[in-house]
Amino acid sequence: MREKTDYRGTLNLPRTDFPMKGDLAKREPEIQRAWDEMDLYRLSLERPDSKGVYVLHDGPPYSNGDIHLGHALNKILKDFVVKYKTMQGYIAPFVPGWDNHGMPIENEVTKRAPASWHGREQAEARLEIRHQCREYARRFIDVQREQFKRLGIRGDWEHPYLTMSNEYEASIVRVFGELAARGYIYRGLRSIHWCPTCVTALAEAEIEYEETVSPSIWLRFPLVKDPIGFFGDAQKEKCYALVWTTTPWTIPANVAVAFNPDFDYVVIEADGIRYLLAEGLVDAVAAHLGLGSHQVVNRGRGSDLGELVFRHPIFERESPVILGGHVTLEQGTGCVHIAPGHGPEDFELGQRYGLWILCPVDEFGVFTDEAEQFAGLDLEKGDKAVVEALRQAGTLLKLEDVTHQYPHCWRCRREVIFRSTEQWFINIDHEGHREKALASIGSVKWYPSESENRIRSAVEGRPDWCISRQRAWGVGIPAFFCKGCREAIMTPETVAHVADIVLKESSDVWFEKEAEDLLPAGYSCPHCGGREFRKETDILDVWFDSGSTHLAVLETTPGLHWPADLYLEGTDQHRGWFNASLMIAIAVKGAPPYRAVVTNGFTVDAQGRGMHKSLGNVISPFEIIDRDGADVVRLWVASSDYFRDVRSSDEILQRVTDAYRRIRNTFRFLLGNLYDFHPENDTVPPADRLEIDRWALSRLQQIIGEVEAAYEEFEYHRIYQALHNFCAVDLSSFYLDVLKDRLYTLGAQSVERKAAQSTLFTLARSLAAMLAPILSHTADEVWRLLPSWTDKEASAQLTSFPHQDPALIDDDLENEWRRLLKVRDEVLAALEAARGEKSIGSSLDAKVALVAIDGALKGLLESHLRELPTLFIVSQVELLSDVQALGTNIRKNDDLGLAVEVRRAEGEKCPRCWNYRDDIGAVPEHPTICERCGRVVVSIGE
RNA sequence: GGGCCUAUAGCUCAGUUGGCUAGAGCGCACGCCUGAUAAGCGUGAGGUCACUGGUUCGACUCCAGUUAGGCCCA
Repeated sequence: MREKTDYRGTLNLPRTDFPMKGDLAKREPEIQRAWDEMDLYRLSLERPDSKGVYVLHDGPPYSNGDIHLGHALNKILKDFVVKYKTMQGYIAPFVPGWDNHGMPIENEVTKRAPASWHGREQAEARLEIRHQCREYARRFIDVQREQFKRLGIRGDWEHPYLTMSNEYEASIVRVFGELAARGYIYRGLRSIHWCPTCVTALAEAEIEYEETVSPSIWLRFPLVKDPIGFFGDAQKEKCYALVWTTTPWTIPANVAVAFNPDFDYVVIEADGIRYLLAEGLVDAVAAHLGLGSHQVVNRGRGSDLGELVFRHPIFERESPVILGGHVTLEQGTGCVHIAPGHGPEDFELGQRYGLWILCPVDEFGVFTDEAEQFAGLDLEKGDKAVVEALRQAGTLLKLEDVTHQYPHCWRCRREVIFRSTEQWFINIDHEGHREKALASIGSVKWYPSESENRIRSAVEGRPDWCISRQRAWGVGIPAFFCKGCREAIMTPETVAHVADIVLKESSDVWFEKEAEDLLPAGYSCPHCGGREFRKETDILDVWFDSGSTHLAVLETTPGLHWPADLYLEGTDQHRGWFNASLMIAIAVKGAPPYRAVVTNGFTVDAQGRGMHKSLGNVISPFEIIDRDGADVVRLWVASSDYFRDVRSSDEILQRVTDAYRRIRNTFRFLLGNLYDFHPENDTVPPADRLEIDRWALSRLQQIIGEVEAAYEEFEYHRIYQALHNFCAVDLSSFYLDVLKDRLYTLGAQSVERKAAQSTLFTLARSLAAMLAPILSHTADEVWRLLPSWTDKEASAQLTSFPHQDPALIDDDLENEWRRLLKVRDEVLAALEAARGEKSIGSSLDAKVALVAIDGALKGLLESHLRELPTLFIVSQVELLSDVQALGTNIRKNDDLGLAVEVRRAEGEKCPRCWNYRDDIGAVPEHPTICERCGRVVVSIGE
């Protein structure tokens, strides 16, 4: 026991400052500080002999709230790409951005605003809202910037692009002007949610559905034309279509009746009156209206009834039949009252049929003159007046109350309506624009490949782009209206003038100044020569803002270029950013703004369900950072096949943490055995190393090849699998385990030990480099502790990506060792059996006797006889020629042609190297240890 | 309701053109070591390849449908 401790000091045991526990929550911020101090981002751009510039263009997150796991996933993936490209020799800048304008921020601000802001539009309030929105956005840029930096994302955080900056806002105006000049912009009608109380348009997100009691009316439309004789021989005066609605006030706007082309319709007769309705609803409707006994007179397909024409139930005008798939049998009669001015589906159908888009309700919810006798009534009074008019016209069959879900304004809680209003649009089919866009999609590389289908169908199916919003927080549409001739004015000259002013003073100027102050001095209307103008008050859709990033950022920021080499965003952006950017790029540049597009799936829980507050399954990235560290979040990203949805849960993160520890401990072992290695003096040429060292180098080359290929294809989970497997299987459980004897017990300066260290050094350096884009913090922690050499980079991220060295690949050797490893598996199994029988504990207690029945195997074992004991980590190996020479307790593998017997090792256990040897005491000065150890200890003394 | 996509061991992932008892690592259980030690090594147990039907000599792999889930649209 005493000798044992004595000789322990003569061993070369591992030493390192690299702790087993990462303690990342504490250590990572220190590493990040070091990155800041060395200005790692700038250094990463200094590539004197670069392969060129690689631009990953950041899609701007919205500057509102803390980042969530999805943001983390996306930005980390981008970071992998950028860091890898840098290490491949590209100049890979990363300019992060934020999307600042838009409704969510405006809502946050106005939610807490004084009541005077609500209600009728006030220019004063608008400006104040905008100022507060700006402040709000600024605050969250700072919040999110720190959060992204804490994840270890490398980029130009001091100079991000912001869609609310003067430069950017001016760019938006210019892009808009460009599209206008090219004839893409037009004004048209559109049906939108409208709050008559707040006098404003509402977005879908501003609508809340609440229970309301509404009048429910059943009415009949008199027949006017029946060219197919569907109603039979009855007099027209006694023929009607049956209709049901809960919004009587929309009846004055009625211009048609819709049937579903796929339903069966019938004409029934009750009390001498004939009614047309959907067959499937006859019983329910007849009972509800108390029609009494009735007979079916005729039956037909909805698609055959398109030529019928009815009369408006109040006014003297026709209301033809049109066909629409949105007609259902859930309620009503299957004959649907159509008012294109007051409903999006009605509007769409109306447009398709070229109907009159009648909207006889003004912005305050009051009937206009177009509503004839109802003019001047508000909608509540209008409801009653319409019902009364129907009653007098003899077209009302029943009036009752109905309780249903109806949309309400999120601010005033009052009921909202649909109104058709004038909006600005981008014509997607202008001069074959859509076809050009579709054609260009094929020239882009899409990852995964299915992604191309999604963008294609998104572009194929998209309607014209409605770009106007009736809100405060955004860039004003730079259009003027002549007060004289009412024409819209938007010439290159006026737009450029506005852009210049915006550049100086921000887009607030649009709301601060009068129209005349925003136009060139002395401007007169090109149509009528008028001198008085009104400015447009609508702002631009924020998708227009973000769809312009490629122009506003890539073309203007020094060091970037157009188009981007890569966009990388969530799959929802096929209809969002990818789409908007493509539309603008095709219009302005005639080509797509990206050469390649990668999409990531969404973060979901263990069951694959989306993460929602209401489900209580949301995982915060900070929770993981504070508990496990950013590198664990990053490793989680790398471990996932992110082209699909990405799962996250406590168990999943626990597994990732386990994997992280395995990788970390592998590094710890490597570093621990390099404390006395000086690469420039000590490196042993591969040819002079042991065969197993060359095997390890060859394996490393294969891994480098795999890893590089996976990086190229953005398939990081393959990297994770390959490297983790390599650390666990090839290294930890085999190569490193086998190496311990050589590293610890041989002379510190011996060639064999230096050969091992040379290999460990290469492994550590290569692994740190390969992992630097992913485990950025840990890789640098390793990098710092790696023995120094001339020109050693300050960070692993600044080193070149490892090259696969063909000279180090040795397929024959790997094949041989594949077989040797199979033999090893057999031996280990036999050792385990012996252990179970308590005949050995440590494998060094054993001597292994082998018989190779297979001739080739026998030759292989004979040629490696000297290495076999270290390979198996046993004290002795004996190769016998006949199975008869073995005992009865043997393990046989017929496939391999091998028999194994485990015996007690012969000789005495050397207290220094723990091998059993028969040469204990051969070195007289050290009588208790083996000869090999004795010589080493003697040489230390010299 | 429509488009695109997903479903292989507890977890993360592999499974070439359909072809031998479906693989890996991790985790788990059991054991060993105590010179990588809140580490390391070994052995082992885990799968009706979501479900149903079809094509085929043969299907995790092809076809149809169902279920569950994701994104987008209506």
